[in-house]
Amino acid sequence: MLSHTEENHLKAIFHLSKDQNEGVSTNSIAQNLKTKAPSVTDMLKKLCDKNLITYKKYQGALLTDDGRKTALNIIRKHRLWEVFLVEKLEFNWSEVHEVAEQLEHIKSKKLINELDRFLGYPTKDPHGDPIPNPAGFIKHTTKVLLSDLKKGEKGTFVGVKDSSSTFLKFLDKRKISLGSIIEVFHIEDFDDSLHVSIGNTNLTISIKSANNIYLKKQ
Amino acid sequence: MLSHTEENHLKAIFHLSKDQNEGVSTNSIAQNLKTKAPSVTDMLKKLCDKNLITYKKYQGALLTDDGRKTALNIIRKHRLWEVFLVEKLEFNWSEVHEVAEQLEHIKSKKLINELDRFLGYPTKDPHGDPIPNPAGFIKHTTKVLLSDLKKGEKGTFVGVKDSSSTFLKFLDKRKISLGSIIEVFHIEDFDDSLHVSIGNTNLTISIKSANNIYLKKQ
DNA sequence: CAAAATTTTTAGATTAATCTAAAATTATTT
DNA sequence: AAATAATTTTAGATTAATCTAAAAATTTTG
Repeated sequence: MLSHTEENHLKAIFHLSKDQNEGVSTNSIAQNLKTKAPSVTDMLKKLCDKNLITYKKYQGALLTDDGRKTALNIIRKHRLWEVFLVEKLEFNWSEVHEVAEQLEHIKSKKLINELDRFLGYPTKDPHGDPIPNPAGFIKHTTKVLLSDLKKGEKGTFVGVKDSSSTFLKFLDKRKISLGSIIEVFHIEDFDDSLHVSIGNTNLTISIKSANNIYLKKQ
Repeated sequence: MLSHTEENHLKAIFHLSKDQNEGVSTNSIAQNLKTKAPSVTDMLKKLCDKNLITYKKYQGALLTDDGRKTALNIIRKHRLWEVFLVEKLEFNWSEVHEVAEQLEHIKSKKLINELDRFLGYPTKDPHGDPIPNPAGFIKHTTKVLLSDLKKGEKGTFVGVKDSSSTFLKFLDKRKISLGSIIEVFHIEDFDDSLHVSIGNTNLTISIKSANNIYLKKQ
């Protein structure tokens, strides 16, 4: 049985090792978890003893198969709870994280499998991130620019490249908010502008704007 | 912000002080929480410092108004989660406790108020115990014998007086299980037997059996 | 490639929650 | 009411998670 702290370290290592090939550094974990390097070093030793990571002094940490599976199980729980909070409890996209951070540590296989069923076996959380299945299999998703989408494709709005306040106001006026699902139904030949649908409304977005909008592809 | 352990002690003191007027003894708390007396003594000092209980050496503990309110808030959370588990996640009456013990410690006012709304503001948990309101007000319920009910009254089956296996088999055959809601719709003059409904089925229960069945009254 | 900078680890403390064993207090029983 | 029993507290250790300061190792840089 793992402690909350151990689980949090595994999750941090999982997230940090996605973008790179080497071992995950002590400092990056400390930063991620808002703790200090010596605390992380202690924990890495412990997780290594439990065969959840491989770790050699000064060389960072990597998940073992066991550790990866454990991390994905925690992420599964986190994301299912996020779906619950948004879809059933009317939480706002930005409020879910803190609560899901607590709920993800509840220990009960039955609880999470029943929750999954209750929610209709969702495949993505409200941020567009994929939900691992009970065996720890996860679909890979990549962040793309809206301008990279082809006709008929869709994605979840997850961020902007240029976060100038002018652009944020532009998004606000068009009711484009984090979590919005944007589908391209036509691309104008003349100026490359995109005709997209967001919820029930259709609108046209210039190629310049589309170049600023990050999506998670389905 | 209270720790899980502190919250569990407050809850134990609340439950143990219901049946008595004096301070709650160290040993009874230890027994309730499956811990040892010295651990409880330490915690009582801490809770006293925080003005959640009154405590004098060798004289047991009693909740302050603040402590009582805190305890009732934890109980509110526990019972709402139990309703969720049984009604939405198809948990069985006997499986909910362990998970609710974990869920009750999740910290988020919004979470619990939204959960309350989502569940339709239930007033009782699956065991028939009342759910405190957000202000910490709780309806008092008492355990009565089925034979004490008058025509038209109902209650939740919570236990038996004589737990002989013959009687348990009797209950089993009639599909009377913990949490069943039993309503008396007629009492036979001749032999005092009770005509009751349980779910969709009606049946007749002798006065002798009714004398063995404990209910929580609505 | 050696000096400087950065990162990581070790050493040593601290706080919270727990325990056992022993001492202190209260309660019970002749 | 004195002796015995039971309960409660104190004293002192232990484990887990954390920190700061200092030492060690690695990386970067002139």
